[in-house]
Amino acid sequence: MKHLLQTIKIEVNNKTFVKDPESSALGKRIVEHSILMIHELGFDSFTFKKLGDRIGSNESSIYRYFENKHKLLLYLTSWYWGWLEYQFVFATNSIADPADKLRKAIEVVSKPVVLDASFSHINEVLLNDIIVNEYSKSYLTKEVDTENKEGYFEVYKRLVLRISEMIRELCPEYPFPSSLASTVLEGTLHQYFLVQHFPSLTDCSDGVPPTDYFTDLVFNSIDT
Amino acid sequence: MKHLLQTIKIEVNNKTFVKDPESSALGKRIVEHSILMIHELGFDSFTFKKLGDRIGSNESSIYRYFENKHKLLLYLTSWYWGWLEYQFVFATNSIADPADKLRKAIEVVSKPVVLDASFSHINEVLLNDIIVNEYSKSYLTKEVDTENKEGYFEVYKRLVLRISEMIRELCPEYPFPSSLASTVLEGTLHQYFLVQHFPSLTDCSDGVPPTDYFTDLVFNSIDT
DNA sequence: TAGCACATGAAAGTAATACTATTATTTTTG
DNA sequence: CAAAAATAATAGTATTACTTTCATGTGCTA
Repeated sequence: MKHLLQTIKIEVNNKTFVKDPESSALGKRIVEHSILMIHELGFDSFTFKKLGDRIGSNESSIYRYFENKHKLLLYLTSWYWGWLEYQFVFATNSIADPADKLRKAIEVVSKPVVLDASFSHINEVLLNDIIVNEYSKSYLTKEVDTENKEGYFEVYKRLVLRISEMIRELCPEYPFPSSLASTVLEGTLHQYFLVQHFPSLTDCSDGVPPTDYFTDLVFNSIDT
Repeated sequence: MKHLLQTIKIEVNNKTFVKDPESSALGKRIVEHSILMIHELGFDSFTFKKLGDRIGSNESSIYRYFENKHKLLLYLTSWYWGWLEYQFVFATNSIADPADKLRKAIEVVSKPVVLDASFSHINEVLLNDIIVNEYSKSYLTKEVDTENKEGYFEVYKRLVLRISEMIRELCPEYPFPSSLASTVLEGTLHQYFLVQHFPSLTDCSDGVPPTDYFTDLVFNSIDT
């Protein structure tokens, strides 16, 4: 698996960047430290100026890679969903039984993230935490419809679609496959958020991942 | 019902405001037009300066009611959840059968919002749209734990708790009542958002409210 | 009805943000 | 080694999110 992944590059919509950050050492440093800093400061307090100071580089140099911090967030989130989709396809592709396949799919998207050594400048655990705490901000904007047309949310949508198709395959008469699939993906982020900040609103915890809850939810919904 | 409601004032945590906007005509104008403007511009582009211009009042006067626009959002969202809780209790209180009660509860929180004439300066339909599009921004912040301790999310948490208790009553052995309750409340907002901006990710639509989906989801989950 | 409190308005000021533009310097590469 | 490309340094702009000070108006109350 490691060998396979080492040659993989996660494709990100090239409208998210001015210059591909994967194409230079500075670009990779920008991505690497933006993840660390957004995780530390939160997206709202994170600025290109602070990032420049931290990596010993100039603010204006960062603008040559990303138009603004919103686009950087779109880049990071697209990368994350692309990375997760890869795990998803890899893990589910060879499973023939539709129920097992769906079960594995739910597991992949809802289990805790672990570090992937294949991408040394990206800390997937922290990036996941950014997704949990900041992802909605990438689409809860007045520009969401334009940006959607420009393809910034393609990977995420494709993931929801993949899950909904698995549901459909297993139970063609279930009337809400898309809603259920979007609930699993979005709900997973929300449940992780609740574990961190509103533990009384969830039954998940450090020991009980959302996987248990969503597996139960999905299979009870379609077993009728 | 109108007579009953006319004497009702929705209680909002008084830390959200410096001076109670319900206490003066200017305060009410601020609330009324902030809802209209946040709906038009989105929360991110909304500023106290613009609001001041719009209501023919000075920016500094608005600051005498709300510390900043984040606190104003906390005020508006708390008002909304308080208002919804009132409908919730009113509608479910007299129902004896636990299944009917839960069914009604899901309906109240997930059906489309209609104007309530009891609060003339508040447009509940637009406020609901603000909740759908902006609510997460009120808690996806670095200050969430402090603000949670200060009680800014009490009403929302109580609503989730009320739903989870109804689930528990109907099915004490169901292992995820809190997660399911939070899924219904948060998921409803998300499904409405998807209908507006990502229709391919949901089976809900203008004709099919999230109520249908969540009723099915909840009752299938606990009927085991 | 004078006067005082209090609400609101007007205006100016500050620090930070989110950029843009220009020019200088360093690094890469053909 | 020279040219091109990348990066750094510096300065500048408009906007935001406030804060401060002072002026004005309005309504109660003694």
